[in-house]
Amino acid sequence: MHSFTEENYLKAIFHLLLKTQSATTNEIAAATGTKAASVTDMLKKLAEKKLINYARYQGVTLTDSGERIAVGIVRKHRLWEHFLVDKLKFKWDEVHEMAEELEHISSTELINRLDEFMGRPQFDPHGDPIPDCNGRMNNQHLQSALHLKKDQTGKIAAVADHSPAFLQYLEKTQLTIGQTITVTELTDYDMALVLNNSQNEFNISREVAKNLLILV
Amino acid sequence: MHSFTEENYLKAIFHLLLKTQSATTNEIAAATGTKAASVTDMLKKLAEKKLINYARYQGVTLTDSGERIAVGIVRKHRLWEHFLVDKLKFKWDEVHEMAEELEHISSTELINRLDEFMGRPQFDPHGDPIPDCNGRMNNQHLQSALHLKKDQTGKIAAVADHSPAFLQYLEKTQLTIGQTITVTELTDYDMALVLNNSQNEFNISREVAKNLLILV
DNA sequence: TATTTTTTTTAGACTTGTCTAAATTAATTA
DNA sequence: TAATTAATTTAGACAAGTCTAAAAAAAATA
Repeated sequence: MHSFTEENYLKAIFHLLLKTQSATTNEIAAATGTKAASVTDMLKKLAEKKLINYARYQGVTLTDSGERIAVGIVRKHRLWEHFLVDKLKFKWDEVHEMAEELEHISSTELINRLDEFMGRPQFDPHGDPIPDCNGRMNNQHLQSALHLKKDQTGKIAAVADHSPAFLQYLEKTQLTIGQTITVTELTDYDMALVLNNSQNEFNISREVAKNLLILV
Repeated sequence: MHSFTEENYLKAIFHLLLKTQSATTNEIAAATGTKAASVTDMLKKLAEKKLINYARYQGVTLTDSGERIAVGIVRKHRLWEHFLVDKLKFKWDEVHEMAEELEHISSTELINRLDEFMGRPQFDPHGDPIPDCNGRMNNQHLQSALHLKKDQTGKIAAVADHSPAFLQYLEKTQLTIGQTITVTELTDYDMALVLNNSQNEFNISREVAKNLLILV
């Protein structure tokens, strides 16, 4: 249907659009690991196919069919990640690269069966929502732990940084998804946070707090 | 590591070499769905990389490293087929195309975990042996049902034709892998076979018999 | 063995996706 | 608003893999 490469561009644009109004050439180049000149070429092609809205120098948005494809890729990526962690017992910091390949397996029947096989999970191992077969997903309103106030309580629901280093840090300190935590202190000096769950106390930096997404 | 395309050529050569001494340019073209001229180009590249033994006009064989890669692809293909049938409940005539894509997912750790997840199966849904992680497989000596004599008994162990049409025919007539059958009659007129298992009688053509592989 | 047929290879071109370098447009700052 | 800087696009080239048409080699046949 669409090439591996086209799918990656659409996915990258989709993720960028979650943060900003329109995705720029340079942003897309950074996200796809290519150069701006290559991006311009591809944008023309995607616009030709009516998958993006593109006007020179103006950045891009996805058309409905472009977004449908992008969401389909995201669905596959997250379902495969869930499979790798839940069924094959990989750790959550090990699955990204594999899912980057698996998300391009074309069969939608396959992905629907995989979804059912796992009991239609709503979230992937990093807490990101998994779109259903119609592209709908459970978009919870999450906020960075950085913005929690003293004595506020919430549940760790997702992570904003998917790097193995960050995930391994959380794994080691036991700050994992699903934990309910309370802010017991905001350090005056560096504004680091002290968190508490029922069992332990965690002293986390602002950088770590920024990447912990909390359901209040 | 190696491109999708290179892997497909090596796999095609591997399968051809199971039937003949050396694989020819035209055979490879037919197997890969390309033209002879394209094959020649690729053979040069694979020879350059020491994955095949190639001399102009002489056909090719696989080097040890070429064979190792090919067997790895076959392993992946057959394990994914097993997964699709055993876990996701696809029918045996539905899985080939999906496995053609899945066999190129690069991670060997993934395939090893999948292997374990399924309990290290020895055969795929079509009865073909699955290489283990060292490339070794259970190569049973099978013979075509065409060569069975009257009153001879054996077990249907694999199929030589993987086309959906043939597989669906077998499914419908209940001539499935694992069945023990006996030849009760060889029709004089057209040499068609009459088979029997404990429950039913099957009247099969020579064409069908040719593609049923029997463990005597 | 000479000729014909088949197979394989070479030559040159095309497509997809990429790049660098240069040109253009937009944005920022003085 | 003019000048500078940053972002984007264009132009031209390259690599991988494919093709068609023509040439060369091998195999088959007379």
